[in-house]
Amino acid sequence: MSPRTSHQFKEIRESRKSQIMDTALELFAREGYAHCTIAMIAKKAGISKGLLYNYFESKEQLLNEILESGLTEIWELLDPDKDGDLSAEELKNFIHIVFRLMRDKRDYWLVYFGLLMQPKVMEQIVRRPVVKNIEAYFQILMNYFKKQGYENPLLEVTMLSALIEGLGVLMIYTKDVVEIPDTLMDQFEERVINLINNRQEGQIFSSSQKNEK
Amino acid sequence: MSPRTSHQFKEIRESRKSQIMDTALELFAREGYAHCTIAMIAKKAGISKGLLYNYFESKEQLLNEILESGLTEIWELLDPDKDGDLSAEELKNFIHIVFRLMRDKRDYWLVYFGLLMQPKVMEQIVRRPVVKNIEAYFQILMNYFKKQGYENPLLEVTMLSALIEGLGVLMIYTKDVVEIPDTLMDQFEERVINLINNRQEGQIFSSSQKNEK
Amino acid sequence: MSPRTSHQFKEIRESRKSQIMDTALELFAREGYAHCTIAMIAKKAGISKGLLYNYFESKEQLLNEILESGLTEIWELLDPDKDGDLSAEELKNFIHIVFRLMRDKRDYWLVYFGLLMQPKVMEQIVRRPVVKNIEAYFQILMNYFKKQGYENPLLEVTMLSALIEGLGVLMIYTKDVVEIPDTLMDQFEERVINLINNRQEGQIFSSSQKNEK
Amino acid sequence: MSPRTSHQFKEIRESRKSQIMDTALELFAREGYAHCTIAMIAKKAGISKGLLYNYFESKEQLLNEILESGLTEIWELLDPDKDGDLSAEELKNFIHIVFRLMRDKRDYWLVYFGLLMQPKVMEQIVRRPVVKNIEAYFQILMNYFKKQGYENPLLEVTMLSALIEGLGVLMIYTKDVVEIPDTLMDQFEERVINLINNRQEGQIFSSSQKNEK
DNA sequence: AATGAATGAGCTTTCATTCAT
DNA sequence: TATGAATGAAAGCTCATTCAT
Repeated sequence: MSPRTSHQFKEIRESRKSQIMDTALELFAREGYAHCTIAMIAKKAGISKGLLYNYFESKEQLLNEILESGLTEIWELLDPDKDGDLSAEELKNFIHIVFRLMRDKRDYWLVYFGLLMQPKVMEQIVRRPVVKNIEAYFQILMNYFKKQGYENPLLEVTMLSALIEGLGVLMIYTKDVVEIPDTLMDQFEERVINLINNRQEGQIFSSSQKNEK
Repeated sequence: MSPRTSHQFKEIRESRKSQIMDTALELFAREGYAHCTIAMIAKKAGISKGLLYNYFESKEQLLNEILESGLTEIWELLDPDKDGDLSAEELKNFIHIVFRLMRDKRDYWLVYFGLLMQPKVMEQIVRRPVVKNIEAYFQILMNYFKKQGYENPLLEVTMLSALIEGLGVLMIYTKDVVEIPDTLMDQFEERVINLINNRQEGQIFSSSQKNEK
Repeated sequence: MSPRTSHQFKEIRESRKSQIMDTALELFAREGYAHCTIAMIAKKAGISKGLLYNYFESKEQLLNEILESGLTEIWELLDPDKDGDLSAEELKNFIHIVFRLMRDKRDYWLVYFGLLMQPKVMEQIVRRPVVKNIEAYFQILMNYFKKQGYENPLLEVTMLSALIEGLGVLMIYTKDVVEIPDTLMDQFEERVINLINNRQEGQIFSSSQKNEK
Repeated sequence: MSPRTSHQFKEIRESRKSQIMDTALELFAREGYAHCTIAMIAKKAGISKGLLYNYFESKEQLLNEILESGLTEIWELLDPDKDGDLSAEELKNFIHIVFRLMRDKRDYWLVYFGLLMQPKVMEQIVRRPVVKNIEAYFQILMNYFKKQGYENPLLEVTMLSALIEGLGVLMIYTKDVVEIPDTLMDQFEERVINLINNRQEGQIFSSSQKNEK
């Protein structure tokens, strides 16, 4: 048997890593980070505890890589022209993607938000380079609203963020109480996009009211 | 010397209990629930570890009582006529209070939201009677929007909740990054109230735009 | 109100003490000594923990007094002429009393035997004066069998003791499996007494055999 | 270096497990179950506390496994043809083994009897499958005496059990007072066997008496 | 690369005992 | 005499991490 090339080795390593990270993410989401043990993760991933430490230097490092990888992945989807400028179309697309991600990567959000709330963890996350990008995006949104002539762009960005994250939180923490139906999510998304597209129609609490008159 | 009266004992117990709960809440918020040890709480509260167990049967029980007590306290402020009916004025007042609480009881929210994200913890919280009240409130809001002629009350309630909770989350998790200024909070609140009061004006992203044309 | 006489005080003290001891014995028997807490005992006795320490200087001391008091009480019933001599009648009476005690003071035996098996506890008990009496009684029994012309009195005493204690153990530890009926106990006692009274008939395993012939 | 084979691991586990159980049994016997700490056991076994929990999920579980293993081991020795039938020879052999075990496994008995007396522990033991076997044995003995024409087999079995267990108890709890000599044990055993073999001669308190007349 | 036995620091929890009142 | 809040030493147990194989 010819020895594997170093390239093959690297590939194997990478796929093992993802496998571990996926497993861990699922467990973190289901059981909570603190409640998960290395033994649980290793067992579910079908490897030994020792091997896990071959790939990640600590439980915390494993978490960090999961968070970073998730953020990067998301970021790549959201990444606009990087010209710092956002067209209406791009913003619409951005929102659409965010909503899709919220559904598809629910596990990830669950963990991400959960940890965001743990003060000590947050401090760590904040220092990561990817988070800088998020702050950049915040600026891009600010610019968008400024260019559209909004008087108080910060307020607009805050509301948009709040709407989206608020929905995210609702989705996540009502999971055990009541499932938010997909149709409601779609309507929600539609409304948010309307709000941006068409300010006249876009009253947050009145989309269907005009019929009334 | 005669022993303390049972009244005195009760007073001691109650004040000690609150003292411990306050201390614990502060620490949970600052350090995260998982990261806090009983020793830390006891030390900060100036008592022995043993005494803590005289008042709470476990760390988890301590947490539960904190959550329950906070929810109850909040609930009392929010509680409307209980006639199941909500006037516009009451809704306005409700929102105002929610915004005030968000600022005044930030520690509480930090812990509460943080735990809401921990799956196992959430299951516990959901079963508590106080949470039933929250569900009741949800119905009251639904009724309100229905009576106002909204076509899709569930969507409206969801958006209102998302807006408020989203702001809450923003407030909390941006704490270490950037402080949301009080003026922004006020504007946010004003906007939300406008949205409800006056549907024509209440476009979420345009309150100040009409002047522009 | 006239102050109580010191005699009255002493009476009150004594009755309180017995009350605590009775309660503790019952609990020890039901829950096991190690598993019982001072708090449990005090609560069941309707007094405060502090007061218990007013009467007994430690949990261990409480146990010791219970054991000692039980042994003394039993001993008084068994106490023969003290002339070191035992008539057949006295031995018969002795056995009868032992059997009665086994039923009436089951709680006590349960605790007593249970503790006898705990090495460290045993060491303590053995040093108590009452136990010396037991050893004395052993001698008296030895003498009895010697005088009756038995070749190996030690063996006889051992067998008698084993029979009685063995029944005691059976009674106690089969409690949760199967109750030994009173009639069986009576038959057992009758047999033991026969064994001593009438050596010809007293085959341990043959009371009903004569029909066989 | 290649990792250990699963066979090697199994061997390590098994030998470690017995090592811990042996150590614990000895300590339980010497110090009493309640008085023994995990730290003591681990130290005496030359391992860390943590490792102990790698093999036994709790102190109580460790105890249970010790008891179960002892009972099983004993049971294998006692197990007759399983035809539910007991010949005189088999019964004799049974008694012989019991007496030998009493001497050889004194530590075990000490712990076993000691715990039998602790109510809460007993409940646990009783539910174990091995104990069912003991009940089965009880039935076999009953059958034996019935077939031999005894009028009250239950009484006979009770007496036999009491004799044996009573001796066991005597052996154990007189350990600190006076050692029962081996010769006495032999005589005791001989007498019990005689009692069964030869009903005419087998008077419990008179084996050597007939010469006297 | 791969294993899981082994470690040990540190956690939650218990409870006999003390003590101010 | 009587209370129960308060203590603190010590227990059982957990688990991230290391390491010999």
